[in-house]
Amino acid sequence: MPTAVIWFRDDLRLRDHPALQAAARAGFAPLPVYIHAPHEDGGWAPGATSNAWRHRSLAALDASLRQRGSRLHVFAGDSLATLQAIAAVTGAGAVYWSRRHEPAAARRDEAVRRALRAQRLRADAWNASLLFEPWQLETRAGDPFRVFTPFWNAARRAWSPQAPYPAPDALPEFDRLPGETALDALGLAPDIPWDASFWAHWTPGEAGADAALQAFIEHGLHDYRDGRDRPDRPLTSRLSPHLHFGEIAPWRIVDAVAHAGPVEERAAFVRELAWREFGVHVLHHFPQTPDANFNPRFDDFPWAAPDPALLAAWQRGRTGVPIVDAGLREMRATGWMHNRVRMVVASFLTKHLRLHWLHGARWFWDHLVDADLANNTLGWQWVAGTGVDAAPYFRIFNPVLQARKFDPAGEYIARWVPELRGLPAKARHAPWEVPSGSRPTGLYPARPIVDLAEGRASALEALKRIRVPVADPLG
DNA sequence: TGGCACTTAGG
DNA sequence: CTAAGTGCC
Repeated sequence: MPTAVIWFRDDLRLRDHPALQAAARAGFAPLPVYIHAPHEDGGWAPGATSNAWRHRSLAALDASLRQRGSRLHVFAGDSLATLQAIAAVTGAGAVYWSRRHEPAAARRDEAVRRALRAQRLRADAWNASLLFEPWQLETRAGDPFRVFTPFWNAARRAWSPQAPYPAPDALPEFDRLPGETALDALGLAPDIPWDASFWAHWTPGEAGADAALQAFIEHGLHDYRDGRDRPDRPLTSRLSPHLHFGEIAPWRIVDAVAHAGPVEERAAFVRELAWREFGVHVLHHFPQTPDANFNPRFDDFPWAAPDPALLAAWQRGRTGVPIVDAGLREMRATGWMHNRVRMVVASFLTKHLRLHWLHGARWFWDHLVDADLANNTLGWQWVAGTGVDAAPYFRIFNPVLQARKFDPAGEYIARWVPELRGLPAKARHAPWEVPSGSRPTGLYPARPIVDLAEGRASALEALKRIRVPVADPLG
């Protein structure tokens, strides 16, 4: 039986795996391979938190392969050279993989495909991560979408998610290959166990993804529309890291929720999946956006000179604004932050502190288990106002109002900012506003590092400097 | 997927 | 005085 190398990357599962399925259909014996090559990810090599998850997810994939008689063959080095060496040693006739859409990875994949085909190997890639490939939807004018709602409308018109399909029962075994290394030797897992607190919250791997999906359907979906905005309540799906690493296919998620819960609730959830698709669409069509403003008008925006003390206060959750600090501390403790709070902390960084959104994007990149170039870029540019789907006004979140609205009892704040636990619930949103007797004592900042009204005003003032002057009709 | 100033209704 | 609605950035 001829061999097909299955080149695993961000598709760490065995069900719903089109490359694996294609190999079986064509009569190939699949050889599962992982190549550690972060130097091929351009300026956005995965951060330490992402690596910690990947280590466990790869271990889960390997265990799952072993249950079926196979295992994961692990390498480190240049992807193309490694694949060529594997093909030469095994006499493989094909290399199959799942597409990636990050610009550097997509370019690398294309170079790999050409080189392999030039030596008469079959080299093919499939969609394993999306409901719609980024080139599949376009405006009536044939352009990429720049606004979410029309994108979502087009997606609904074209809606035809595929059905889930099972993993193969048994897989063939291969001998150890020259150059193979151990998963533990890749250095993905932290040397110092700073991630120890993460794993009470997460189970990386295909089984963990399935458990998260079932838990969401049981506990979160029924109240998703309003509940998803509440960081104090566990109603979000928490599927983002599983989706990022391809531990579950989006079409399997769509299938699972299709008949669960009230129709309005599941529609709201599928809409959130579509935001993820929109992020990939935008990244594919505007590949500069991880590093540059989508809207070039903001290239002249007067960002504040990065003050290391202010940036560090934001990073460590010591800004003195409770909802902001809670979010950044949640991320450091669990590798994840509630989406509503992501918007609030991002707005605070880019508007009140007026620091460039890339400072925040980089910090998220290194500290989120679901760090994803498409979603991270979309989210930061959206909040900063530099990106797609821009509002006709300059959106500045008021972190106190956001906290009162979405964490009304201050439970989320109390969970992550223990200095404020002794305060009455109402005082936790803005402790500097309450009588001094009920203010936090000890180490928590007495006041925010920037006055909220002044921060807002300075952001609006900065915006005026890049506003195109309106032509005076009277000359 | 916002906030704020201003207005009006109603306690 | 608060809640809710409106117009505007």
